[in-house]
Amino acid sequence: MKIEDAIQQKEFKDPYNKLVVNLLYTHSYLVTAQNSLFKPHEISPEQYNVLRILRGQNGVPTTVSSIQDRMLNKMSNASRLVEKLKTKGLVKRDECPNDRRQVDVMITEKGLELLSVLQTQVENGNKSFVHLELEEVNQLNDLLDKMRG
Amino acid sequence: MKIEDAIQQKEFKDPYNKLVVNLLYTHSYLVTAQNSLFKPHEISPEQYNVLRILRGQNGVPTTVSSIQDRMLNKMSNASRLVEKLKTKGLVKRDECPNDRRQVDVMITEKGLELLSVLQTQVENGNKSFVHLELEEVNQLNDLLDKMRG
DNA sequence: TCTTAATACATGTATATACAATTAATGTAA
DNA sequence: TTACATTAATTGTATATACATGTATTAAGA
Repeated sequence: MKIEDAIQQKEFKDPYNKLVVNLLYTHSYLVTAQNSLFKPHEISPEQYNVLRILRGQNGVPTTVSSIQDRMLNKMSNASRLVEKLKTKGLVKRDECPNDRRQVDVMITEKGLELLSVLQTQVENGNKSFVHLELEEVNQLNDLLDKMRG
Repeated sequence: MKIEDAIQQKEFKDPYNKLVVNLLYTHSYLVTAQNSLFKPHEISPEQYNVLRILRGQNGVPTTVSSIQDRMLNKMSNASRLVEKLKTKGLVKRDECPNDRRQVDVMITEKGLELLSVLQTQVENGNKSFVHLELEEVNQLNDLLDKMRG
């Protein structure tokens, strides 16, 4: 479905402005689809992202600011996400001995278990949301990278 | 900058999963850039979007659900956005005489004035955020349309 | 007509974002 | 060492999203 039909707007200033709207709309499409995967596990996409980052550490503790740097949305609030995850017992948080301003964040066994269950579903889901051939997916990835300059 | 470097993740399950992450990240890039345009006018991108939809009506009143249908994010809450815009005097809202469940929403003169000031800035801004040639922009638009299926 | 379903909108709650401000710890220079 | 700046994290406020629920009005069927 063309973006013109999806939002009932016939004309755009130019293809550049149409692209911005198209990206915003496609993002909404994706997030809505993804939410249906996360809903049953009572975890948000952002919290899932934090867990994935922590697992990537292979047991090495990470600080909050390091998590923040690696999140998809740089401005999101890693501190509060970590707090939520701790309440659920999915991560633990300790004062960092070297620098008492920092905290060491680590994923727990429970967190790892949830992650392994979720991961397969998310990966299969993501693939099914994208109605493109492999060649087109690669093209799209390249164009997005270039677009950001 | 490639998405792998941007979020410090070397590998992805497959190009499809990489694309999902790339879209989420690119969306964040865009929204952050756009916010800087809206900030000085004390209006949110969503509120701007509602004003644009109302202006497109050329003076014909619109219902809340009709606005909702045409928003970029279908699930956003048009009712509360209209309320915010009314507080600012940018729209007016009257009971619909035909069907008292509905409300007629219209953009005001003040709303039209703000919109005309903003529009040029947003259009120029959008163009400057997209570091692509015209040909590539068209390609990207087509791929996004096809991706959603 | 009476009852029930559907519609349009508003409201409530939890979560997330954007940005500013605060607090505590550390680093640096006079 | 003191004074000041920087850093890491948390907290506060306003806005938006996602989803469920509530309320009033209209439509539809027995």
